[in-house]
Amino acid sequence: MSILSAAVDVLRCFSSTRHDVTVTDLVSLLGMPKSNASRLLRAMRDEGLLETVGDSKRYRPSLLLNQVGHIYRFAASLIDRADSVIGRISDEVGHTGYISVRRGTDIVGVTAHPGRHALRVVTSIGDRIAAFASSTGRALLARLPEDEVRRLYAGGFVPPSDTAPQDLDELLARLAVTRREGYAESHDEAVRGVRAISVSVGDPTTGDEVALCISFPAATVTPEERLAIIRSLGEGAAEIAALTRDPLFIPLHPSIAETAP
Amino acid sequence: MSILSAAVDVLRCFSSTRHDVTVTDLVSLLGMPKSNASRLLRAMRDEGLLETVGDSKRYRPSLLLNQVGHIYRFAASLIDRADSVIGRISDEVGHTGYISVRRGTDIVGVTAHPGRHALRVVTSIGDRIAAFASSTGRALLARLPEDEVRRLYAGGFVPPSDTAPQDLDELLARLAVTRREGYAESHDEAVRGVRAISVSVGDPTTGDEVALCISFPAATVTPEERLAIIRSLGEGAAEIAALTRDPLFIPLHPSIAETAP
DNA sequence: AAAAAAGTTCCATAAAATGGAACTTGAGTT
DNA sequence: AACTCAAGTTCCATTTTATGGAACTTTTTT
Repeated sequence: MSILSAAVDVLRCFSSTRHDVTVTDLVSLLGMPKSNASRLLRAMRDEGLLETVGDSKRYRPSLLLNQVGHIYRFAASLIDRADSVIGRISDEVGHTGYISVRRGTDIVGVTAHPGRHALRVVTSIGDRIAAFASSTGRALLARLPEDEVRRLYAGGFVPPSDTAPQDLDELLARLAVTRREGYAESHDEAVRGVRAISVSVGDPTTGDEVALCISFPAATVTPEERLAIIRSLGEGAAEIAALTRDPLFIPLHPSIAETAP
Repeated sequence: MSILSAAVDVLRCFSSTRHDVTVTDLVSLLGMPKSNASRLLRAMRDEGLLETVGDSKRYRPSLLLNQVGHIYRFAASLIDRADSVIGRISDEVGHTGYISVRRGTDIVGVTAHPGRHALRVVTSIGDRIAAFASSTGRALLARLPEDEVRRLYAGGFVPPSDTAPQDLDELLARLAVTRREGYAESHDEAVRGVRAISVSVGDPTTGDEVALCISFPAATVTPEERLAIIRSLGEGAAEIAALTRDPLFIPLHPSIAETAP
C-alpha cells in the first residue's frame, strides 16, 4: 500500500466539522500506528499538502490544496456555468441556491449561494447526503435508465423521513414524475420545514452531471413564487443544456414552462 | 524521494491556464520518465486525487480536492490569516505591523509584530483608539456605505491633531480617497512623527473585518520604501480577500499596484 | 511534582518506486 | 485498409522508501 493512499485517507478525514487533525486523530480515525501518523503528517506538511495551525500540533489543508481545489470548477466547466446560473437565480428569488454532483448513491454540494432572506437555508459544501432522499439527488437519478437505478439501490435503503420515498417502487415512481415534469421537489426530507426544487443537466463531452437547486423555508413561499423558481431553474438548465448539447436533458413540461403574463 | 512529493509536483502543475494534464505534460513539465508519469497519474486517480475528463487521457483535480481545499477557508480564521500576512510583511520591511478590528467608532489592536529597527513604533494590544483618526480605522470605515458612516458620527467628533480629519466632510473625503486608492494613510495623528498605512479585508461567512497596518517613523522611510509597503499590504490583503470571497474588498488602484521594474 | 497523554525517533524488515526498453493503443495519412 | 508516428502502458531487476513495535521525549493534566 502506497503512502499516497494513506495521504488521501488523511485528506478524507477533513470535513465541515473537522477543520484540522492531530496525530491522535489519525490513530483513532484510521487505526494507523502513531509512528506512521506522525511521520505522514510531517511529510505532508513538508511537501505542502498541509500546514500547521500556528505552532501547534494541529494540521489543516494548505493554501496549495485550496488553489488546486479551486481549479476543479474551471476544469469541470459545467460546474462553473451551473454555478453562475444558480447564483443569478438565487439573487433573483432571494433563497439559497446550490449546485451538487452525484457520487454513486450520495450527493455532494459543490458551490452554494446563501439567500438574502432572514430565514434562510444553510448548506454545507462537501457534506454528503443520500441521493434518493433529496430533490437534487432525484433530479440526477432521473437521468439514469430505470434498471440502472434498480442496480444502484439493489441493497435497498432506509427512508430518513415520512415524506422521502419509502421504498424502491416509490422512488421509481417519483423519478418518473420528475422525468415528465422536468424538475424534482422535496419537502421535509433532509431538514424539517425545508422545501427544495432541483433540475439537472449534463455535459456529454466530459461526462459531468450537476443538479441546480433552490432551497427555501416551506412556510414563506407562495405558490406563485414556487412556480417562478421552477421556471427560472428550468430556463437556466435549458440554456446550459443547449450549450453542452446534453442529450439526456429533461425540459420542463410545457404546461409549467409557459411564460407568465 | 517519496511518491508524495511527485504527486505534489503534479498538483503544482495545475494553474488557471492549465486545468488538466496528460502523461506528456508531466514528462515535459517535470522531466519525469514516461513510465512514472503514466503510473503516477493512474495511482492519483485511483486514490481519488485526480479524475479523468470523460474517458480521455486527460486528468484534472478531483472533487475531493475541491472539498478539502474548501475547508482551508474555515480552518484558517480571518484573524489568523491576517496575522500571518502582516507578520511576513513586518519581517520584510522591518517596521511594526499589527492587525486591528473595529468596534463602533473605536479601533482595537488584536495582534502586533514589533519591527526590527532601532526607532520603532510600539503599539499596545487591546487599547482603543478613535477610528476616524487612524489609518486602520479609515481602512475599515471605507468598507461602509457613506450614510452608515454619517450615522456612526452623527454626534460629531473632536480631532486629536491638525492632520486628522477636522470634520465629517473631511472624513468622508478621505474615505473616498481610500476607496479609490485601496489603502488608508495617517501622519502625526495619534502619535507625532508616526506614519501608518492600512488596508482592510473581511470574511463574509463570519462577518469579521480586520485592518492590516504597517506603522513607522515618518523620517526614516523613503518614498520607494513607502510604495513597497503599500504594495505588500495590498497583495497580502488581496490574497485573503480571494480566499474569503470578500465582496467589499477594495483593491489597490492599478497605478499603485503595478509591479516595480 | 507526579502521572498521563501525546508526539517523536530508531531499527530491521517488508514493500513500493524507479527508469530503461519493449510493447500497445490511437489518431491522422496515404 | 494498411501505414506511420506520437502517446501511453507494462515489465523487470535494482534501489529506495515505508512499516510497525518499542523506547524515548515533550506536553498537558491532576
